[in-house]
Amino acid sequence: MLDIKWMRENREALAEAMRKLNATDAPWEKALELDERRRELLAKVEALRAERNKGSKEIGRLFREGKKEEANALKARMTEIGQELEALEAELRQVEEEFYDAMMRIPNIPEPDVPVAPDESGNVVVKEWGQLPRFDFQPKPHWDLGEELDIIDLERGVKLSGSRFYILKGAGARLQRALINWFLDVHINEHGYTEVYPPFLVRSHCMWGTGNLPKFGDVLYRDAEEDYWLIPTAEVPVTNMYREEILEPGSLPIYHVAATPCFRREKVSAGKDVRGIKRVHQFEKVEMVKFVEPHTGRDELESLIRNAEELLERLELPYRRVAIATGDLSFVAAIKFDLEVWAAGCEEWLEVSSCSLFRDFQARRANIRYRPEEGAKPEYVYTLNGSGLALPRIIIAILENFQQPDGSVVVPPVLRPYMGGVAVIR
RNA sequence: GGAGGGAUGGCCGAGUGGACGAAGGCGGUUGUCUUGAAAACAACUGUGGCGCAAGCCACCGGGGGUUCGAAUCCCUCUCCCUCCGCCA
Repeated sequence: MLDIKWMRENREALAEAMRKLNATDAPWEKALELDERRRELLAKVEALRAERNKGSKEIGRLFREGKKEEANALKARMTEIGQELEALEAELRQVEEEFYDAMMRIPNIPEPDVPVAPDESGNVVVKEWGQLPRFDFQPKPHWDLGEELDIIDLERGVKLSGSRFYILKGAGARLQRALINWFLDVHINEHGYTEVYPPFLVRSHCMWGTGNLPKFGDVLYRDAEEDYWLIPTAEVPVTNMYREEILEPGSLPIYHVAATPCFRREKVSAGKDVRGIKRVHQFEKVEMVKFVEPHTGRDELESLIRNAEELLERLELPYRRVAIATGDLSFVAAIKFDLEVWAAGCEEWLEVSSCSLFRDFQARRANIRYRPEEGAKPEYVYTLNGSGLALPRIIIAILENFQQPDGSVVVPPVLRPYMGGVAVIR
């Protein structure tokens, strides 16, 4: 959510930002109109309430003094004010509801250095690392490798749960577990993160807090009877950990990391990305979430990205860092960089991390504040997050990049201690 | 799932429909005293909204209602506790 005061005072900048985002449906003009109407009504309502409060006190005093007649006369007048108030309050409630709803549908303002373009065609590769693997044989896609090695069972996954579900088996399941443990250990031991194990089902207010609702409810799974939503990423529960809180001076920055399953409806056109395990309804992801002081936001973003890149480098997986253009920015992000890893079998760059700075956009929605120093006024924190990293796409990259002519796959050296010393999956 | 009891400021805890934004205590900050500290004493000590300001308004778990007026009465939701049942 944006700061309505800022919106009032920077109408031009706001309009410009919405143009850059190509956010033609963002109801920012409506929000400003409603805000004006809201304040008008609020002034009237509060004046009436003040009058009524005064009158009610007076009635109490008159009764105590036994001036019953005067009290009753005043009571009659207060009844009138009450009726007037009731009408105005109803109108105010209505306007506030519409105002709030509009505010929740206005996307974040992009940082000044985000590439301006109407869609993803404007995304810019800002960094490339590593050599793409070369083979003197025809490299296979992971769905073939996985089946031949008997470590990915697509057919039975579909039998259980339908399209876009899969089963990892044997060394495949263990490889995933090794990756998760190694990711977590690096972030905990070397990058200063504290591990958390959050709920995978959350109340809708959490989804509003991180900005998944109201606009993206159609990609979420939810309980049919109760207000429980399956998390599409650990960002949701972990960011909302501190909702409605004022963090004590000295508690920032907070770094959390969590490994959780992620559930997404992925309502993409049937037939797109159906083969293999690239786009699925359930996957594991290690997510880093930061709560920081505003002036450190950009530095914290860079170090967050590095925390993810380092994993790819140590896995020896070639990747590129992509600056996301304004038109492709997610609703809540002020700036976002994706990390894409090369998969030699399907010859594709796979998104395995998405690192974003939200400034105070999520903090306003979830009401997460901190006190800069003892006795100071609370301020909104800045939140950031990024995958470090997403599975099973890393498995795809490992299988496809480290495959050998005989169909076996070399395990990246850093993972071997987590694989019981296994160096080759065959 | 069944039965009952709760939710009040940073914490503990009082609160009869009218002087309650809320007693009292603890904690915290500042001041007086002191060479310094402690003690004692005093003042201050929540969040947000509107407004240039004075100030006004809202908030006693959330929402709704009754009333001239609600922390207090009614309805409803959420959460917590105790006991029973079930369970990894």
